[in-house]
Amino acid sequence: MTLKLYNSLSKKKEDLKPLKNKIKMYSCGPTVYDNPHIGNFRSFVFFDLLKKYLNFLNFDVQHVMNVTDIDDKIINKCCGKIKNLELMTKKYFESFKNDANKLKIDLPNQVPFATDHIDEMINLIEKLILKGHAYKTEDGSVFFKIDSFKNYGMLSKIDFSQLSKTDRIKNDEYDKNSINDFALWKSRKVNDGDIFWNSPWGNGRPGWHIECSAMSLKYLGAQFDIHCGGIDLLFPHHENEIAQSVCATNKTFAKLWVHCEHLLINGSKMSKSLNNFYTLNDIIKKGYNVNTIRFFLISSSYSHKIDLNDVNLNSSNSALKRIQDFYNRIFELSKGDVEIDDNKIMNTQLIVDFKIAMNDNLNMSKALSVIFNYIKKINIKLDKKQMTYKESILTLAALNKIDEVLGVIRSSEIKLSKNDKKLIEERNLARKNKNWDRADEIRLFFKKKGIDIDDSEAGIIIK
RNA sequence: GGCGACGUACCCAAGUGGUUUAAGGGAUCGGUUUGCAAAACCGCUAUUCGUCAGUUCGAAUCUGACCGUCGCCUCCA
Repeated sequence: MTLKLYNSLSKKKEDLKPLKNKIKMYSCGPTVYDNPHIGNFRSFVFFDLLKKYLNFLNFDVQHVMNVTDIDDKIINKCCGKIKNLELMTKKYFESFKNDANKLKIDLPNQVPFATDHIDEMINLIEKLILKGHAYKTEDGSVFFKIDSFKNYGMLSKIDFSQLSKTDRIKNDEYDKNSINDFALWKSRKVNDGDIFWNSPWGNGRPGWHIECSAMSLKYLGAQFDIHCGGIDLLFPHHENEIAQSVCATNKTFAKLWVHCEHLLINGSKMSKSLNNFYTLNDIIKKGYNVNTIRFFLISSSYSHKIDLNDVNLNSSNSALKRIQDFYNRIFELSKGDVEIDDNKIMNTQLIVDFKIAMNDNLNMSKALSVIFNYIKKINIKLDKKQMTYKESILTLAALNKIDEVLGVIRSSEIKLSKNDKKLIEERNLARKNKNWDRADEIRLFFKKKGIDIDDSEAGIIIK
């Protein structure tokens, strides 16, 4: 049984068959011109989920994600000063890493920056010119000639053959032969200030699309297994990547194209330009914890839009709490001991069913229903006190295994001070002596600090 | 205008021809349990899947029309 993923190229679910012994995966990363918003993170969390699930299936994964640190917005924002650019892009990359870390995203194996790969891009552009796929214009820019690639449009399914013949439009900034030709190299403009690099075509800077072709080629080779990104990048970015890479290498480039849908807010796409965005910290400030936010982002299919609002976040919060409460119950019974035989864990019904669900294009709704059905079944067993210690340690191990993919169940441990521990001891004693007033008083004391104490059959649960 | 996605209970959402008189979660209300809570458990909440028509022995699932929501076609995760 293999993992099936929806391939935007074929518009079908396809079996993932690795080209080599490890899976090579590329995803389009952040443009570091500002703090990323939570919509950006939907994609990044999804890439992380996919990678973690591949690891769960025991695949060795090489994941590469680019960082765009040169584009129009960046140049504008740093007023054409390379010194500002370096400071600014570094700052926002740090901000990205911080938020990624909070959301339990593991950084990819390689996170290359565009400006560190200007040479690779220039080489690639030269190759494209040599092969007749690109041309230089009078001002020293270079464009990709989409007419030269007969499969242009294969991903977005747009037919350009008609369009490109008729129009010959002059862009106000750059010259190009056909309206759909796109820039590989942009000649230096006044506003660019001292942000430019030397090239065979004069001073300038790379276009956006070429960086992904150059960096994926460098780190993953001409062919790799999975290319993922946000749905909004499908056209023109990914279409252009295909054109550049295929024309330069004559290889098929990425085999599977996986696109993550948008995060909506009040029914429309969250984006910087619409000014309807929230950062991770904005949501945290509203009182949601990061596990809830990650759970919200992954708990429905990556290929469908999700709407960020309080109703949905609260619903995610409660659902996750149900899983965590169950986890705590099992943790208490098993005393935190974990079955170590991986084979045995992978053969538990819970894991087997989870895998079946996830193998279907990461069907998270199905996977969660597996988990919730299991929780109900075992809760009944626990209520009847029919759950043995041995079963509990295997269950705990299976839950941990699932959480290696989901990354939402285990929250950071609550640190108790010496005094806290003393109070809990006192409360236990009070309860023994049926001093309910004192017991409730102490529980309320903790409640005010944001710590809940539950009295379960196996002992108290602190959460 | 072109291309595409979607419309399932109060909300989110799976299911894409028969084992579904529609999974799972959230919310509400009622009950069991508990010193009280929390958690858990039980019960209630869609004869119906945007509307209409058609194909079929049989449709939420296929076809057509219509209505509605959203995205891409310019930077975007």
